[in-house]
Amino acid sequence: MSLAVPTLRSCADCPIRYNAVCSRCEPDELDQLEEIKYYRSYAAGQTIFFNGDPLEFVGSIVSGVSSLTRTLPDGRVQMVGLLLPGDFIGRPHRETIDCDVIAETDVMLCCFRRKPFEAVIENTPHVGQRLLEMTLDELDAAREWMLVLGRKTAREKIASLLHMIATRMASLKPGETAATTFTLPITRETMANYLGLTIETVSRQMSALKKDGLIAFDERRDIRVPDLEALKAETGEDA
Amino acid sequence: MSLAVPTLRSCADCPIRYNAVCSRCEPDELDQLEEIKYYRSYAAGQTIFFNGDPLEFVGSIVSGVSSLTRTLPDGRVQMVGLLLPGDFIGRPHRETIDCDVIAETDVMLCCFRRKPFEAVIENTPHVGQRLLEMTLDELDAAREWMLVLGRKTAREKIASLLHMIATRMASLKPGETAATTFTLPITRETMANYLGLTIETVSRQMSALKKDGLIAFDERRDIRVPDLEALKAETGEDA
DNA sequence: CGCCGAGTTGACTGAAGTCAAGTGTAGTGG
DNA sequence: CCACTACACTTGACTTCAGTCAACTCGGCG
Repeated sequence: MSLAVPTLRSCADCPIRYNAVCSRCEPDELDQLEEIKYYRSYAAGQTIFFNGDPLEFVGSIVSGVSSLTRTLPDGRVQMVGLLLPGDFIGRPHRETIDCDVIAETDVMLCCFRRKPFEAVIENTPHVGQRLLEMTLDELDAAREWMLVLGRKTAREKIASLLHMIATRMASLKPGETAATTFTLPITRETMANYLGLTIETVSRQMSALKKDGLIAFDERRDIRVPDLEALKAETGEDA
Repeated sequence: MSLAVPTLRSCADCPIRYNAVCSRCEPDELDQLEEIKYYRSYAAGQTIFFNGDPLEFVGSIVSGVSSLTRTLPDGRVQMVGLLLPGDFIGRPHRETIDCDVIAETDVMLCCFRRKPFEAVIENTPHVGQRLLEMTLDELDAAREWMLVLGRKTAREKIASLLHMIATRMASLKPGETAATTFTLPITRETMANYLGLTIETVSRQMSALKKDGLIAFDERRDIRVPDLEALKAETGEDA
C-alpha cells in the first residue's frame, strides 16, 4: 500500500505545523506526539482506507488531496469530504471507518496509531481542543455543501465548484486581481461525484459556461475565469 | 422571544442528563455548569437564532425538536441539521451564527452564555471531550445526509428520513423494543426542506409508501411503521 | 359560516439522467 | 513508425423523475 516513506522530518519544519491538529501544542505535548508519529505515502488513485476497515491509525494530510466517498450498494457514489493539507483523517474512539478514503493526488500522511493518540487526547488539552475546532469547521463546510446538493441546479453546482476552486487558488497568489487561471485538480468523474451529477451533465454544463464566456479552456483541465464576479452570479448565492 | 420559563430544575433529574454535552461531567464540573445555566422556552415556529445573529449563548435541547436551515437569495431553503433532545446548539469561539435555527415544536433549551461556557471548556476536560464526540457524530450524520441529498431518489429520501426518525426516537425511549409508532415532529414543508424536494413530491411519495404498506397513517402526523426492515430496504442502503 | 393553512392529487413541463456514438490524447507493443 | 488499446471527455437523441401550476379536501378557528 505505502510507497517509499520519506526521510523522517521533525515537526519544527513541517509544512502543516501551524494548521494541523498539532498546531496548538506546547513543546511537551509535541514531544508526546512526535514519539508516536510516523509517515506514510500514497500514489494518486490509491485507496487509503476502504469503508469498514479497522481504524488502526489516524493522522494529518501533510501534502496532496484526498477524498472521502460513500457508495450505495448499487454503485451510486457521493463524495462527502475533500481533505487538503492539514486536514485530519479518522476519528478517535471509533473502531472502523465508514467511508472510502482515496488519494486524489500523491499524498503524504503524518500518522498516529489510534490508541496512543486517544491517550494523548485524554492527557493533554490542546490536541482535543484543536480537533474540536477543526471538526466544527468541517461540519460547517458539510452543511454548506448540503445546500449545494439539495437545492442548486446543475449549472449552479458547477459554477459553485469552479468559483470555490478559483477563489482558493486566487488566495494563494494574491498578486493577480480579476482574471484567474488554474488547473483543475480533479477529473470530470470526481467533479460529478462531488456535485451529485453524472459526468455527461458536468460536461454539458462546462461547455455551456464556456459558450457563455464565463470560463475558457482549450486543454480540458486548464481553466481561465475572465470575471470571477460574473461566475459568482451563476452560483445562485448572489442577490 | 421566550415563553414562560419553567421552574428551575436540578441537573440530577434532567431528562438529557446522560446524553447531552454534560453527560461525562464529574460532580464538580457539573457544579460549574449549573452555576451558569439558565432555561429558555420557545413555541413551535419561533426562530431561536436568525442567520448572522450574534451568538450570545450556546446550549442543549432539553425537549422538543429544532432545525438548522440555510436559504438562497431567491428563497430556496435547505435544512442542514435536525436537533433532538440532548443535541447542542451553537459553537464555541464563533461570534455569529451562520444559519437559521427554528423551533419545529415547542422547545426548551438549557443555555449557557457563550463566554463562560468557553471558559468551562478550557478548564475542565469532560465537556470538551463530550462536545468533540457529539460534533463528530453530527459530522458523520451530515455526511450520511450528503449521500441522501446527492444520490438518492425521492422515494429513497422519504424512506431514509422516516427510518432515521423512527430509529432516533426509539433510542430516546429505551423501554420500548422496536418503536414502530411515532408522531412526525415536522410538517411536510419541513420534510421537503430537509430532503431537497417539493412538498408535492413529499406528499406523493408518502402516499405511495402508504399504498405499498410500508407505512400507515390516518392522522397525517402519526406514523406507524409495521416493518422497520422493509422500510430500510426502500432507503437504497440495503444490498 | 367562511377563511386559512396543511396536505393531497392531477395534468403538464422540463431539467437531468440514460444510452450510444463519437473525438482527442497518451501509452504500448509489434 | 504505426497500429492498437485505453481512457477522459464531448455531444446527440431520447427518457424519466421530480418540479410547476392548479384544483381540491380536510380540519381548526374566529
